[in-house]
Amino acid sequence: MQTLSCFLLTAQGFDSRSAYEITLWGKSADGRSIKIIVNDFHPLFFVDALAPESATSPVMLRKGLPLKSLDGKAVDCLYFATQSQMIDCARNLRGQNIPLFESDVHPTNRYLMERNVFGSFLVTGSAEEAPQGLVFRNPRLRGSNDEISLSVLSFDIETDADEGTIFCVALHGKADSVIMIGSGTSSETLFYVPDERTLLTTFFSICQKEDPDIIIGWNVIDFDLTVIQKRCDARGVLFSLGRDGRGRIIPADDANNKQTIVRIGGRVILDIPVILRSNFHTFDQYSLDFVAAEVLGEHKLITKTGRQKIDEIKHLFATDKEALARYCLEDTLLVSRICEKTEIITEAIERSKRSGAELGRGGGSVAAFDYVYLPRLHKAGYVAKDLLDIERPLAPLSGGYVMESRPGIFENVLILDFKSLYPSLIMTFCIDPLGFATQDIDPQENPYGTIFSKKSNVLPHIIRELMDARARAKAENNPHRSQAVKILMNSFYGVLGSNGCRFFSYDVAQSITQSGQFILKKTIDYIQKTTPYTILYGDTDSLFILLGPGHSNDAEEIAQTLSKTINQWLSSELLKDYDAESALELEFDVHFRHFFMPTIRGSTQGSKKRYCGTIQTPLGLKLMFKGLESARSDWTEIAKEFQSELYMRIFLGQAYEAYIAQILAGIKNGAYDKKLIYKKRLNKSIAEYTTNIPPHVVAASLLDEPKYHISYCITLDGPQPIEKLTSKLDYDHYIETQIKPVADAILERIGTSFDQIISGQTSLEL
DNA sequence: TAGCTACGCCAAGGAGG
DNA sequence: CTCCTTGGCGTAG
Repeated sequence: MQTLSCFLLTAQGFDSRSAYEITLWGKSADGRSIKIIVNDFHPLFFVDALAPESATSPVMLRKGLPLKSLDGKAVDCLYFATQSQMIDCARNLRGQNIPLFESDVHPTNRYLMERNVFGSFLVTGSAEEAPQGLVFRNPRLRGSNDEISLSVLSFDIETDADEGTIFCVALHGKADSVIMIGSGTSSETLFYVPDERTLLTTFFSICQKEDPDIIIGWNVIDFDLTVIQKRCDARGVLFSLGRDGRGRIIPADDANNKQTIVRIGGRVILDIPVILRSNFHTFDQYSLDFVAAEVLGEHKLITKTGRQKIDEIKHLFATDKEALARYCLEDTLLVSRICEKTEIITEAIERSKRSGAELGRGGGSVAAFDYVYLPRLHKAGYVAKDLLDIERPLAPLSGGYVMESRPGIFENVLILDFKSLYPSLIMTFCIDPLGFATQDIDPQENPYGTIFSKKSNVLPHIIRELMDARARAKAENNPHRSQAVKILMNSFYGVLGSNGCRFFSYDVAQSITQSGQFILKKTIDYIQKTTPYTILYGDTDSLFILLGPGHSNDAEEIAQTLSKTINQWLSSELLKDYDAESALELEFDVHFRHFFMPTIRGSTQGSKKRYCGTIQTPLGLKLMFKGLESARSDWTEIAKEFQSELYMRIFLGQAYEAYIAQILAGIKNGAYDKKLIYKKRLNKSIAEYTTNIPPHVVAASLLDEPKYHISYCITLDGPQPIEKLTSKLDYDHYIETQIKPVADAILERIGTSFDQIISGQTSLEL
């Protein structure tokens, strides 16, 4: 076994906050120079080694050099459980005991190092799965991951926005409590304290007593914690929220840190709206009141916003402190209940375990890919190319195939789709970065024409394991684990097509999508040739099959038979043409009792990615909208309500003329004013809109404080934000742009139009 | 604190009549 | 004024 001697040359991204990456340069025993990158994107620090010659080598990956761990054992990869281990290793490798980075260690890590506790890190995988060299330090995390349970504390504050003073803090952990400034009778859960200083110290002492692993709230980082830090500074109170009795919140600034930096040792802070979003729980708005209404059907006790809300809080503080306490506690409880109902924390923990990312860190698909891929790659005896040396995309990558649709209103339409299409293509055709670099070892061709090694590959194995893990999770009734695995699997394609990933390759990414296009087109062709059914539409991995009237009862049976036949046929075709073992699985997805495919507006051509159908449920027919106005957050409530009702009436053959007239009358007489609100995001600052100024930006620019989620109305004086609505609403605008297009899309299919019906109405009235 | 492409619609704004 | 291109957003998969 070769040994590796290294010397430290440079540390990159190593600043006062954290070590993101340390680069070591060294020499292997056979005299070649070698670069080692250490990074802490994951709870485990890992080392990846690369011989620099390979940067110019035509082979993407090369045989790795054996490495030695701290205890001298030869390993394929070095894993450090702590930053201090990593630094020790660097010293060791260098052969000199120099004081290194002592003052630059992230406070969280320092705490962990000192105590050997990993309160803020979740160790990934079960003990059995743990990569070699991994040390479990936290008793709570030792053993199987199933045993992990973390205590949660939810909290919320109320302040006087003008002075900044904190009036009260509510906490919900093992017990509820509210701390208020002012006099009164303290009870078990309500504490009156004389001043803000005492309020802060009481808050910290309750937190320390509760000793939560996770602290949650709504905008808890940018609002509550930031305010608390400010008031601590103002009052000379130590911000002692961490397990080390310390902590600091550093607000975002434009120059260095775009995001607020949270340094609270030994605890994880989860901002629930952020966690919901990053785990694909989508809402039109992420205000506590809106999400609570959607998830729980409950509302905040004070639903006022802006100036009015501040005034109400100040008024309550002056006149009815207990009411303010109830309001504050209710917000805290709402957050707790949302977490319970959505089981978002369990979900986040499952994701964290799968992706290797610290709990609460969003995104990170590339890091997650490295996390699952690199150890396997090293075990196979290879090291990865340096990110700096990856190829650049030569041309735009192609995506999925989207079929021309056939517009119209239909009965009994089936959707069949390929289950996890891209992962199953990766398995079927052995698509893999390593397999591409070693394609001569038992070559496997694919429909795109590229060749991958059938024997020397990594990703297909990883996917197979994840598919098994997902099946097990489902069998064990663990939807969150199943979801976490699915998200991870589905992120692989995107990562391989991203040049932010060291495994990016144009051909590897194209192999996946082009094979997908091939399979979908081939299947469409097969169905058209061998069955009496028409295919109305298809998108990437799905097929819309028209059965027609008289099939409302046997639709699902037809779907099952059809997918079974197609799966068998595909298996034999792929074996025959590509010598590939098919992992593809077409399955029944939905049976639409009624189905509507619109045309592109102002054209007779069928639309793509926009349709509507009804599904028979035990509770009756349910409408489902995809891509259409009702599925979009930037259309008004009235347009969506109108669309649902009108489409349902037309599906069921009911009269709709009077309904249309009723809606128009309602709009004109002001009955629907509350439903005429547009909502849109601004994706950049107002000043950056230069080439044209869209209505939502006009509205946003009328506000004193910039807002990036704007609610506005169109008035006779143009767009106005709802906070500053002064002019009369432009009802004609709403009828023309929200009602008419929605109506015409479907009315044209039944040989009429919005204008025709309107003129019919007026002539009747006359 | 680096997943991807494909698609439709509205409104703004410029070109041309 | 109409016709056309483009910017911007949100969405399907």
